[in-house]
Amino acid sequence: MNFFETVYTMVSKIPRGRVATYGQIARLAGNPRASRIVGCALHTCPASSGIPCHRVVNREGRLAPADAFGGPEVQRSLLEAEGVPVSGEGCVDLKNYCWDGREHAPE
DNA sequence: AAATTGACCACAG
DNA sequence: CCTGTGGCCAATT
Repeated sequence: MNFFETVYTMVSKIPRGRVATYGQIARLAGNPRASRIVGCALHTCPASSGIPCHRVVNREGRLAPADAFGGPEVQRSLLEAEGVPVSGEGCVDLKNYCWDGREHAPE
């Protein structure tokens, strides 16, 4: 299993109405330092794989730059549609909506 | 085919 | 406390 596939699996396992950080995904994937790979994986964004990139935010709980998705507004709409309130700056309440990562119980 | 960059994070000074 | 470097894997040029 390549890191990429693991990242996709983790992101796909994020419960609805919750968000996860790159670092968290990387950590669960087995490489706490490979957070960049998570970003790279989502950048390629193989939507065909059903990857909810909008549920993945950076360490600050902030959404990706405008270069991704085609507009952070889209991401904000998706998050709000999932039940995650987003600030006007595109910030998510990580203290309340950060995915615990224990629901799928990794090894 | 090789080198550099990249939606980032964590540790050290 | 804040700044700087290291590091991971894949994609892009």
